[in-house]
Amino acid sequence: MSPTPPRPRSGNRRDEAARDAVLHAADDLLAEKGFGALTIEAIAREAGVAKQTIYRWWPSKVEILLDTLVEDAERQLPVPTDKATAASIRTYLRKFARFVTHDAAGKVLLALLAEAQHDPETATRMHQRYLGPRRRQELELLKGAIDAGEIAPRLGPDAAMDALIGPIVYRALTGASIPRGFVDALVEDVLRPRTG
Amino acid sequence: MSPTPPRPRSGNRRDEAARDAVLHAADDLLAEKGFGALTIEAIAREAGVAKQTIYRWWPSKVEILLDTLVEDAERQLPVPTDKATAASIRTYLRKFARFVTHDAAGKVLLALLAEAQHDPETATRMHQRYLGPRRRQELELLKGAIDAGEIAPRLGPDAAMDALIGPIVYRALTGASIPRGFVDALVEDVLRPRTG
Amino acid sequence: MSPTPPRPRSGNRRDEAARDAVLHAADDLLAEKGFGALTIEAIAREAGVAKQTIYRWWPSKVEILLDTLVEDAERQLPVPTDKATAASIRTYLRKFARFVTHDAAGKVLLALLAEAQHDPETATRMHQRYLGPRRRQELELLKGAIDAGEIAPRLGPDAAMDALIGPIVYRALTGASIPRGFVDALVEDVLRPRTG
Amino acid sequence: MSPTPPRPRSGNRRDEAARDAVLHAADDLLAEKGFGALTIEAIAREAGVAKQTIYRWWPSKVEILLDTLVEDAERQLPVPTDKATAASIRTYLRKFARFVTHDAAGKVLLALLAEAQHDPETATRMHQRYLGPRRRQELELLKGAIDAGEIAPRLGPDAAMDALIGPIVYRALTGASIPRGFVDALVEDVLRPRTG
DNA sequence: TCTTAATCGAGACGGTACGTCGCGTCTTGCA
DNA sequence: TGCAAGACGCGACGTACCGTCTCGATTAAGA
Repeated sequence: MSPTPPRPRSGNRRDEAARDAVLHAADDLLAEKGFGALTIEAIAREAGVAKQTIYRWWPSKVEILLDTLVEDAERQLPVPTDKATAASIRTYLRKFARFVTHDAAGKVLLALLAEAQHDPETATRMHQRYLGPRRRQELELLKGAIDAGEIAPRLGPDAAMDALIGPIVYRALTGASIPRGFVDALVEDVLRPRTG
Repeated sequence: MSPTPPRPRSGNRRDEAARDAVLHAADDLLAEKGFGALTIEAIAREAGVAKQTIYRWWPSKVEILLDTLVEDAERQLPVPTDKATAASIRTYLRKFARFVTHDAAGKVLLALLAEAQHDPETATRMHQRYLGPRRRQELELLKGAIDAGEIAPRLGPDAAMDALIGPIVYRALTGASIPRGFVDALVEDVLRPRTG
Repeated sequence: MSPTPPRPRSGNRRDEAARDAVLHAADDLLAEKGFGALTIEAIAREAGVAKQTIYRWWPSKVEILLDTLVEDAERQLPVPTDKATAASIRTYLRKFARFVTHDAAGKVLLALLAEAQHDPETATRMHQRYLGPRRRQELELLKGAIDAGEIAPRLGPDAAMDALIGPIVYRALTGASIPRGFVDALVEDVLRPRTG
Repeated sequence: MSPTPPRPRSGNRRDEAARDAVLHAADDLLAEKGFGALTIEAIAREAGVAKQTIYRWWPSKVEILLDTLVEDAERQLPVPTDKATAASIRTYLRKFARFVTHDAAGKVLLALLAEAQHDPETATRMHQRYLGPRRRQELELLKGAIDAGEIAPRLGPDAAMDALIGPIVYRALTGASIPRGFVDALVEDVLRPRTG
């Protein structure tokens, strides 16, 4: 009765424990020692893993960080998909501000955004794996709210999104905190909500 | 690349020609090969200068870039100090957007902002030499305009400045262009000018 | 090189085809690419065999080479056991000279003699499986000829054997050819034959 | 009065202490741990030197060993050049036998002869830097003795030299000792001296 | 006939060494 | 004193093999 016993594993397969150890080691090193200490050798040492095991599965340390970022962001910072209200947007942005300033995974986002300035390949991958997909969901949300008459941004959806995300990210990049009311004022200014 | 023909030796005072050669080499390398190729050895090679000459005058390559950034920004992107009007703010932001997306010196700003995420020392120096002074001037401008009744931002001056600068920088960081009208809409939304 | 079409699996008993494939692959690699390319991974690749299959049956690549050497030497270079004459010794040495300079299997002998200088374990196994047994047969031959009054070496049998083999091997090791008459002169000088 | 003060050193020059440390480390490692432990990393570690310092001056570990061999052989095993007598040849060969069996530098010779079997480049360099020059001097010696009527080898000088050196080297290669009288008998057999 | 056990190809794993590059420090000789 | 030149100790890079291991498939022998 059990439909097609999955049997995905065959012969010699990937060691999931090693994968987790690498991702955690990368996260830990970034949080504790900073990006400068985030070398493949240090990750391998910290994870108790051979260097070759890392190179076998990840082409660069950027891809390791992208793995952790994508997983963490999906878990801790989902884009609301059901109710496209001004309130849900506000809540999402508040969570985003918290994520980017107080969460260890948020530091990964900033580090990758930074690395993308230094290396075009990183920029490309960053768009493919994080910025692109997330922005698509965010636009869905924004457009939904516009259609519902909840908000009436002066800017187009994409530009409006940057007008909201940009200030938050910029303050995080410059080490400034996000003051109480900052997000609310941004929403008020940029989205010009009709309700709540 | 360009194997600069040998400059005359200097004797016992600082060699200004060497200083210029280093700054230009750093700029050129960043523009042509990217931050990854911006090593002290490469700068020395490109500038036709001994490594020691660089270490004698700059503690790190970040400081070299800060030298070029401060000079270029002061020259090409001065903060208006005389007339604190909504229009002058708008003009300043338009120039800033152009600087950060189309000017080679703007790439230096982005690169330093990025490097500051990787290295706390860079973050500190960045504030001391660029972000801090510039922000002080920008606040002067904003406060002047508020006092003059030109604008009435919902946010405080510092937060408002980030709400204007942030979106521009964020779009530059993510490789997006600044669409026509973007800056104007930001000014309209965030500063709520009383006049055109 | 020749991507050997897949052999049929063997089941429960040792796969003789795999054994042959390994021995031939080792021989081929040594002849074509040199000892430097003679890695277990390369042998496995070339033979179309799993690495574990090699490690299951041979403790080291030296033992693989010893297998081929012992087989080849026994087939192509048997020590004459019936007639212990000066002439048969001369013939044996001529064949040995040819083996060691022009035969692919002779390269294996030189390679093993070389490897024995680098690794004591190889030296031990080399004596046990090749040098010892062969020398015993050679001494039989020499002693027989002495007893028959065919030859009257100034040196004892073992030393005399080295005085004959040594020059041949040394010229092979240093890449020198064996000139016509070289072996005959050696026999004349060292063994001082009474006949032939 | 001192004619042209040599002044060979200019600017930044080679560190002789590092050179010596590397040569000694290589020698020591070969003697104590064997060729298998003779890695560039181990030499650098043992010598307290950076790996790059080795690569800067030597293209391979073979060249390091050649440096030590050439120096040691010239010092400890000079080919007699003044008196080309049967006796001086005999003495030279006795010293050579001792060198190759009991001297640490002799192990270097064997190791290089071995490595030359594994790597053609080593073979070439070995001829250029050791085998060739030495053989030229040996031939000088032999020819002198022949012309003086001291010896009358059946073989030509080069072949005769191999008939003398070969057995000694071969016994060293196979771990056999050189028995008392071995060298004398070889000289007697191969060179057929006319005088004591 | 049906386990059972050994062998096979495949290849991931923790390691070590490779040869290269850039770091920041240093020393030398010239100007 | 500043400078070009460049050697030095250091440590990370990304690659190749090492020898061990585990997997599922294959096949002969014994229950």
